[in-house]
Amino acid sequence: MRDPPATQCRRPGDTRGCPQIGTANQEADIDAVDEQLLALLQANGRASYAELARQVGLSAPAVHERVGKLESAGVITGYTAVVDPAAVGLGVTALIGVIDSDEVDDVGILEAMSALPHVEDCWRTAGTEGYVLKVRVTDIPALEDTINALNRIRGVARTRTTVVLSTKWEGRHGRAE
Amino acid sequence: MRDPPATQCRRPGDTRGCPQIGTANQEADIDAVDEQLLALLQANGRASYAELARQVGLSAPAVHERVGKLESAGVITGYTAVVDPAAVGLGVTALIGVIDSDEVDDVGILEAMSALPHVEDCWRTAGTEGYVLKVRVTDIPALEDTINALNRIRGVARTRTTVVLSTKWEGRHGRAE
DNA sequence: ACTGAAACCTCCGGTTG
DNA sequence: CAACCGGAGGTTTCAGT
Repeated sequence: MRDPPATQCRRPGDTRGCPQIGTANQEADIDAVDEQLLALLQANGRASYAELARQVGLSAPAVHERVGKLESAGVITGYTAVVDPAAVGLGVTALIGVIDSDEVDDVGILEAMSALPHVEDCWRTAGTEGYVLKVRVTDIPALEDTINALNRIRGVARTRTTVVLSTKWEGRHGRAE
Repeated sequence: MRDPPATQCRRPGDTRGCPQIGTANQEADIDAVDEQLLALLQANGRASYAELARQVGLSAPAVHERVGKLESAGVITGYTAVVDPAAVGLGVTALIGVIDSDEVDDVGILEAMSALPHVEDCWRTAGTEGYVLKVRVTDIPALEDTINALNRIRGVARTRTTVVLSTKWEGRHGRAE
């Protein structure tokens, strides 16, 4: 069968194992049909090529080829199931700003943060906080553990945690509901 | 005398005996195979049922049924293609804290924020900032437009914007390699 | 949860505009 | 070069056991 596009990274120079990073590609030529396909696949990542073909008015092979090109161009970096965090026992979400001290290498901090399994997102930011993380944990004690672990990282001066009371929406693409 | 296949009972000896009040799915019973399926589908949302069946050691119809139940139980809420934002012209990411003034209804603020198409995530937060948003826009002028639009919302007292310099990772699920 | 079968889809080659 | 066509092989999705 065909190789699954999401499981392996093809770009050199990325951090290990992370399927999606918006690093390199600035430009790709995407016409109206491609945009339509992207919107359809963002709304339903398991839509069959035949179904997509019906919606955009092309044949299934044509759609298959276009999607394949979007994948190999790095526009589509993978496909994922969206899982309700609460349903799998991750009831607490928090945003944590990490203030890094001046003279320590970023790579070490990044590797240490990456080793924490509950850090879902990691952004390098301008401003007082060098990094902002989104973490999801089972409960408040687990959040405390994560905060403690972050503060033990060499090069982390301080953290500032904002607990998420409720998620209004997440991962919305374009359309205003 | 076959056991009914449709309904799954919750664990009988559960320590917290309180059944939840009808709103959201707190917990579903998820066995080891289900967790495996969730991990596989988060890694590759387009994996075929046959492929999943091979990986978990079941038949394809069995996997199909299990995934269907995870979907209707609300554990899997959807599938989506992961698109590189830069490749579709969204080169600027920012986190915006929204400080709401005291005496205005939340619903109005939420609706107004929801109307802004570039607000991908919206979290209600504890702390000085009532909401934190993640926005993705084409460029800095577009970010300015979004900030201005947020500040025009009735009930928004102030905003605090943190520009994302680079995304280290996003949407990671569980595994820290 | 497995087997078997029919409908469907994927995906290859070749062909056209 | 992008898109269609045909068909072989794999997949989904029903039954029933």
